[in-house]
Amino acid sequence: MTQPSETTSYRDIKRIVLERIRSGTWQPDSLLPNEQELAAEFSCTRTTVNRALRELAEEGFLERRRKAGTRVLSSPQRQARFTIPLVRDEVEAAGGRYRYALVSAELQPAPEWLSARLQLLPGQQMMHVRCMHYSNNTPFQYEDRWIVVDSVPEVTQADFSAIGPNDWLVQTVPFTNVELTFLASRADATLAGFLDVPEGEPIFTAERITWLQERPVTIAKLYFAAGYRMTTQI
Amino acid sequence: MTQPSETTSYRDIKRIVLERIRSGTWQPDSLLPNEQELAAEFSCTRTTVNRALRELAEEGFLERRRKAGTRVLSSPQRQARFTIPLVRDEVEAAGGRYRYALVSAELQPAPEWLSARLQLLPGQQMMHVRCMHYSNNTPFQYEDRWIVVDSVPEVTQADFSAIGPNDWLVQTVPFTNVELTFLASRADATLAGFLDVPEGEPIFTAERITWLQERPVTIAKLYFAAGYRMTTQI
DNA sequence: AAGTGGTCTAGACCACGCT
DNA sequence: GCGTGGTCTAGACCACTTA
Repeated sequence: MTQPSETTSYRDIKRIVLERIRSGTWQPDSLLPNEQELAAEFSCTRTTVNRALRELAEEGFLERRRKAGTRVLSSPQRQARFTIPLVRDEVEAAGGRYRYALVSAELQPAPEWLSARLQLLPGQQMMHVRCMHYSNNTPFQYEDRWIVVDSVPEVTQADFSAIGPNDWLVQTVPFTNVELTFLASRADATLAGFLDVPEGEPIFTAERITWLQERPVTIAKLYFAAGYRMTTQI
Repeated sequence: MTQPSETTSYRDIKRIVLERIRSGTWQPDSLLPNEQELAAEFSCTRTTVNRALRELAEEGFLERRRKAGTRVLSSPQRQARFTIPLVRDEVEAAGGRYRYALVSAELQPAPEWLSARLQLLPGQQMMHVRCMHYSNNTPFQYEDRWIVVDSVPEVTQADFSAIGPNDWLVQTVPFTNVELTFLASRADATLAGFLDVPEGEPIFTAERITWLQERPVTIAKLYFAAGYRMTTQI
C-alpha cells in the first residue's frame, strides 16, 4: 500500500508513536526516550524525530518540556477545530441559494452593556447593523452587529444594502484577533419573526468579537435557524 | 526596527509575512516570492522560511501548492480551536468543587434512532448511562450516554457509581476518532428537573460520537446548565 | 519539462528548567 | 550544572503540479 520508501519519515514516526500510546506500550504519564535515542531507533536524524513529536504535542497527545523530556498525556487534550466559514460559503456548500438582506444600519452611541463588554469609552459612536441571511429564501441566520466607528472610520461610508457587513469588514480591515463564543439563546419576539420560529425557541448562537491589535472593531451576534448543528471531526 | 537579535527566526518571518498581508503589501490572491527568494531576503535558509510559511498555511492564512507557489488567501479560513476539557477539570478550573452522581446504568438494546445513527445492527446491546455533574452542588451538566457493548465488553463490569463513564472510557479505551456537534436544545421535563431550570429553557448541548478505528464506541449527549458559554480565542 | 514546495541529513549552538 | 528540547544552517533529493 504505502510507498516502498526506505527512509523513516516524520509521518511514520507519528504513526508508530500513536500506536505505542494506543497499545499501552507507552503508558500515560510515562516518559518517552529522548529525541536522540528515538532518532537512533528509527535510523533518522533528530530533526525528523523532533518534527514528529512537536506535531503530536501540538495535536494534544504529548507534553514536551526542556530537560524534563516528552511525556504521554494521560487524558489527551483533544482539540476541536472548527473552520468558521463565511455565511455565503456555508449556504452554498449545503447546496442552497444564498440571499442577503439588510434590516437596518444606523449610527448610534454604544449602549452601556456594549461599552462594558468591549471596554469602550461611554457613549462611543457605533454603526449598528442588523441583517438576514437566507438559504433558498428560508431564514438561515439573523445577524446583529456593532462596529466601532473610531476603529473603522470608513464604515460611515459603507453601503450595507449592497454588501453584508462581514464581507465588507473582511475586505476593509485586513486583520484581527477574534474571540468566539457559542451559546444557546431563546428567541424573543423579534428573533422569532426573522427566523420564522415560535417565540421561546432555543436558538444556537455564535458571538464573535474582533480586535485590530488592541482596539475593538466589531461584535457580531449570529442567531442560527432552528435545528442548526455545528459539527466537526477531531 | 527589529530587535537587536541578529538571526532571523521563523517566528520573525511569520510576523513579517503577517504584517505584509495586513498592510496590503501582499494582496489577497497574490503570489508570494518563492522560498529561495525569501530565504535570500531574510538571510536565512530555505528550511526556516519553509517552517514559517508552512505554519501560516496551517493557520489558514496562506495556501501552498507545489509548482504553483504560495498564495495569500483572500478570506483567511480562521479556525476556532476548542480544547474540550474533562468536566471535572472544567469545574475545578472555574474554582468549583466537582461532584459526580450516577442516575442510572442499564443494559438495553439500542433503540432505532441510535442504531441508525451509529450504524449498528438492529437491537445491538448497549450500556445506557445517565449521570449528573455538579459544581458546588449546583447542576453543571447532565450526561446521557450510550456505550456499544460489543466494542467495549468490559463495560458490563464497570461500576459507574464510583467513576464517571467518560473517565472510565478514557482509562479503558485508549484511543479514538471523535465527531463533535454543538447545538441548542430545549429542556424537556426530565432535563428541566436535573438541571433545575424551567421546562422549555434553551440548553447548550454537545454531542460526542467516538469511534475506535471504524467501530462505534459511544455517543454522549452533554446538556449544560443554563447560561453556559463555550468560548475560545482564535 | 521545469519550477515549486516537501522532506531529510548531519551537524551545531542555545535556552530553558530540573536537580 | 547539565540534559533536554528548540531552532538554525547548508545542502540534497524528491514529489507534485502546472505550463
